Amino acid sequence: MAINQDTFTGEYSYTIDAKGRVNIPAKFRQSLAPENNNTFVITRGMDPCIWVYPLTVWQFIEDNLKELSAVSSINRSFIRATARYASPVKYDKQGRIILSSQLLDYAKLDKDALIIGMINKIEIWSADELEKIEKQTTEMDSSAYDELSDKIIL
Amino acid sequence: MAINQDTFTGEYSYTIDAKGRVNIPAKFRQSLAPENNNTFVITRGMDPCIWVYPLTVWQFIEDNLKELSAVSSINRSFIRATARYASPVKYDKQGRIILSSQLLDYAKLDKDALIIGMINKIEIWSADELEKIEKQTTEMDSSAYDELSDKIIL
DNA sequence: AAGAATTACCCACGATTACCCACAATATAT
DNA sequence: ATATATTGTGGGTAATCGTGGGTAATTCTT
Repeated sequence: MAINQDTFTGEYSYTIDAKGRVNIPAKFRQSLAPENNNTFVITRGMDPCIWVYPLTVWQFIEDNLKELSAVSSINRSFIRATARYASPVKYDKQGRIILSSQLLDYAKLDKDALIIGMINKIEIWSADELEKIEKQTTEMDSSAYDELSDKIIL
Repeated sequence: MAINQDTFTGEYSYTIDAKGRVNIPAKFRQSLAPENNNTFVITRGMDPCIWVYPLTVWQFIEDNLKELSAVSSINRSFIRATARYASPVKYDKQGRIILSSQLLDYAKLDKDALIIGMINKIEIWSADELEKIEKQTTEMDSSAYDELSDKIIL
């Protein structure tokens, strides 16, 4: 039984098989609220990784997009960029989803995947890429990072 | 019956068994408020130890994380670093939780664990590491330490 | 419309985990 | 002091999980 619906934490290593399938960690599947109907929406992350949203969370994003007027070209561009790479995926009886080769390329994923719970979504990383990005980001702005710790960690 | 809900004090020595299980001191279990449902959240401490939060306290941290915009890369990095090593654990009928080998490695824990009440959370230490860190920290900044004593101790 | 390629769904199996019971040692109550 | 309950520690077993592959259905191509 899930304690905290649609909330994801923890880090897991899984393998991507020849068909592009990866397991969604069992704990995450249990955290997924039933109204999601075993479905996530996968898309490009803002970092070089794959973002995996519970369906209902993604629908909330879609609702926001619908509010945007299509008259403004910036709006159209934004809607395009957001919608373009997203697709819903239902995990199979073994708990796996299929990743398209486009997304795999984008995240530089090959055989090994690092799956990280990001509270309201999930990220799928190549270990190398993650290390690179993390180093870059934390070095660039360590004072902002400390400030956040101060404000949030109990 | 617990006198003071979700407040932990005292120091206890326990053994970690072959399956990575450690006992949560009975006193701490009794201090855990019922709405936690016998569940803690374990994660990396800021020191080389394991932090153990009552579930409800951790959920407060999660709520804070949810407020952060995912547009800023520092924010994403911070959420990642915070969520990544955290996992909820329910203690078993004997009062034990399971520690992952990742966390055991991080805290340099082997067979013997020192469990310390830290008021609103619990820490699990290797005795050697604790001594080392304590020596380091208090030597480095003894005046700040005295100032705190002055302000807080009655 | 037929063949080729892709996708969806099913089964299998070793490894891991969750859950149960056991028991000695300590603490509490009578 | 003796009996009773609780606590800390160890181990066993059944269920679950992660991963590989196979076959039928669907889609695409020509």
